[in-house]
Amino acid sequence: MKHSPETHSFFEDVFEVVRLIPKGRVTSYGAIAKYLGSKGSSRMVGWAMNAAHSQMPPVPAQRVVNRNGLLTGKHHFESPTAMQELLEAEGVKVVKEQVQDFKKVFWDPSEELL
DNA sequence: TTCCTGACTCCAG
DNA sequence: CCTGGAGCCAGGA
Repeated sequence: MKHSPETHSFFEDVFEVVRLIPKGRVTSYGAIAKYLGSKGSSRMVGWAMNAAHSQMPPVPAQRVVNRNGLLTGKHHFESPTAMQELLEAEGVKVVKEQVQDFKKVFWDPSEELL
């Protein structure tokens, strides 16, 4: 980032929204991107998650999955099972990288966060 | 500087 | 049902 001060805000906003996800709930990259006004930038949300691990306070990146409730980002955690274990510890059931009852635990910032 | 990649999603065929 | 292409944009080579 050479001349984009707004980029910093985008990443910061992503972290902030992710930290607002209630325990036991999950959301999607696209939902966050949409809430932040960059509808087509769902990939950037995932990109931001790459830096999430070093953020303070910690960012619960395990609560962000893709639009199908699939744990596509699990390989970016310390271990391949870390993401699933973290979610299950919060009450979210996961079977084979797929969040169960995804529709019920889904948390949309555009609707819930006003 | 250009080119390529990626924790995504939508739409067409 | 499955596959491919386009849009998106920050960073590294």
